[in-house]
Amino acid sequence: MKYTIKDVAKKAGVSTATISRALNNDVKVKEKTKNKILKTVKEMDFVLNQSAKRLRSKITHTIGIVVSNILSAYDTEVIKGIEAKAGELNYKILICDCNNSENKERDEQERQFLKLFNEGSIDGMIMVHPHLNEDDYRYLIKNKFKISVLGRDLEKFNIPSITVDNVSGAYDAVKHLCRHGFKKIAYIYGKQWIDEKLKRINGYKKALEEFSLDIKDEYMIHGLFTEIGGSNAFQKLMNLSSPPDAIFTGNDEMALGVLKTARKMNIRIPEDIALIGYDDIRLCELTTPLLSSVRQPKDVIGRLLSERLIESIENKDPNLKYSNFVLKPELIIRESCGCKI
Amino acid sequence: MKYTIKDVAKKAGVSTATISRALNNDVKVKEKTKNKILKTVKEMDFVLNQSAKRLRSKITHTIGIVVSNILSAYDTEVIKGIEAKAGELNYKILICDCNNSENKERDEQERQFLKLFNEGSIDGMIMVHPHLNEDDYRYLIKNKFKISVLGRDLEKFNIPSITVDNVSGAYDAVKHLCRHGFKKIAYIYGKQWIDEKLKRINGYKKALEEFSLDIKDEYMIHGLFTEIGGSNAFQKLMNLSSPPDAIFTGNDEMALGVLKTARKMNIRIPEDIALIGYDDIRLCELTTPLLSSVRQPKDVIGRLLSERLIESIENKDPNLKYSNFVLKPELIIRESCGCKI
DNA sequence: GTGAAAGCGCTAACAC
DNA sequence: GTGTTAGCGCTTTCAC
Repeated sequence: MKYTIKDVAKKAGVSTATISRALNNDVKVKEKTKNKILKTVKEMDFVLNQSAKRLRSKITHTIGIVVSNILSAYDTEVIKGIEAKAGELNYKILICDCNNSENKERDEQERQFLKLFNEGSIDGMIMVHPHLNEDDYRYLIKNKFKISVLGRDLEKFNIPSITVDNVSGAYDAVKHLCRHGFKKIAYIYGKQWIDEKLKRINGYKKALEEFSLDIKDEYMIHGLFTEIGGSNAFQKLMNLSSPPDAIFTGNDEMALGVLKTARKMNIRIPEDIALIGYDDIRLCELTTPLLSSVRQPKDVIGRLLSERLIESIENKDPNLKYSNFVLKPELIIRESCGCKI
Repeated sequence: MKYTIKDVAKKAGVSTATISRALNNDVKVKEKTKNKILKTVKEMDFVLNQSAKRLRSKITHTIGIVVSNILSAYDTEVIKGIEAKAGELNYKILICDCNNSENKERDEQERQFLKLFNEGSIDGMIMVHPHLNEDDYRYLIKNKFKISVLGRDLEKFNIPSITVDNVSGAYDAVKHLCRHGFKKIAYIYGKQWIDEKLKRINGYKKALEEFSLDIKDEYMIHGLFTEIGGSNAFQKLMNLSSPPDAIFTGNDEMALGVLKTARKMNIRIPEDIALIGYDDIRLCELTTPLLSSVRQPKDVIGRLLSERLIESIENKDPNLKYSNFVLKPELIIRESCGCKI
């Protein structure tokens, strides 16, 4: 910040406009002039001031990311993918952490983060499993605020979104447990956007039906998407008159809760009860037993979220349509389901 | 961004300066005027434009955080602490991820991130275990670039820094193993800034001396700070003519490598060999046996890093001195050391 | 292909 | 306490 563009202009013997053009790779600068400028810039160790650039051009080259909780491995891995792609496309990242808040408080926080648009701090925002409602999306569209979203199909709003095929994710996991011969398979599900929650439940039911197993309400149990949530739900399941012989959980954090609590209760996994989680966070490879899980391609998801958001930010065609991309999850078999141990 | 401060001034019937004063909680605005302004602002749903504010005031209210790798649980937990405190103090966070790069590439990346200062994008930067050298620190000081640092004592540069007492961390862990009666205690250490590495080695030696145990070079072995690093080092140790009966590792990932490899080799932990890790990441509670470890107060560290950096950013007194804070680690006893099993 | 000049939206110095 | 005004450092017309 020692020098301004004026200083460089004076030293290089050209106008500030030409400096600006040269540094922004504007075509209409003679090669010779450009070289001279770049040389001077290097000598002076000059860098364009971003605040001035932002004010003048109305472009921040920054995108926000709203996540539930940075401490969750899932969010972190998605962020990593977002950051990698955004970096390649020359955008910076502003992380907006909702601190695992719930209900009204969470809604409030998400809306608070949308203020970043009004104050001109970001060009766009990536929302990971947002809690916003349809009015919020309409508000965003009306104001031309660009977002891309993970975990909800927003095709009808013409917002780029990504979902992972939850029917097949749940189906694959439960089918695998059925093949092991388990007859009493429980599903601990988390609070999800209703469409996606139903899809997973459908996948679960579909697998059970295929193997002619009864679908029992008592085996479908709700819990928070956290270790504690998994732990509490597990204890409820074990108090049933006929506890399950296998458990499928809505995410890996819940599965970790099951794992810990089972150990405390001297229940062996997978010998006494088999277990499959969801997401395939890195921790699955580090626990004892190793955790089988339905892998979500978090890195790819993150990259796509960046790519599609930035595309929509930079796009000039107002008629461009944005669809929902559906990615396939993949069952990763390790030890906790009873294989390989 | 629909309205500017001018629009609000016109509507409220005051000057732009007064609007600015009111919105920035400047004292010299009459209560009545202020209320009128706030009412108008609310009606118009007006927010100050940050780019203009930044350009004019030269303050961004943003701090950068340089970490080795967001995916590591250690970095994530520190970031969370930083973010929490920064949020309270009204600062935003820009994450700079070095992607686990090493050597020259890492140095290059850190210096690249320092460009954020030149382009006026940040007010300060937090560096978690940086690789910068003394010239870099002098450069930062010369340009009045504010940083706070974790993992190196930079008191002599008058830079706020935090270290965790590595002598006592290593000492406590090894003493605990000595008390168990182990006689052949190995230390698998990682690549660390030289001062801190020596401190841990000193802690290790001190404990051994206290229990009149020989210090053998063959029991002090180097490995990467990863699972593989731990695994490789462990295998080397087991090939010694007299393998150790207890192992202390430089971080938990290494301890996990030991745990996994021991299992493959049919060596029982802690029955055959005791084990203590370092950092106390979440993983320690998810392995079998549970991993004893030296806890670093990562949340507190993060909060202190924010607090001290922002203090130095906002401080006006050029003579203020910044010392190094030393935090105490705490030995967390679980199962892998031979207790409670 | 380059220059002159206006102005992005705000803050801060100064005047009253 | 409040208003007037200059100007932060850049990009972007509009000339030429």
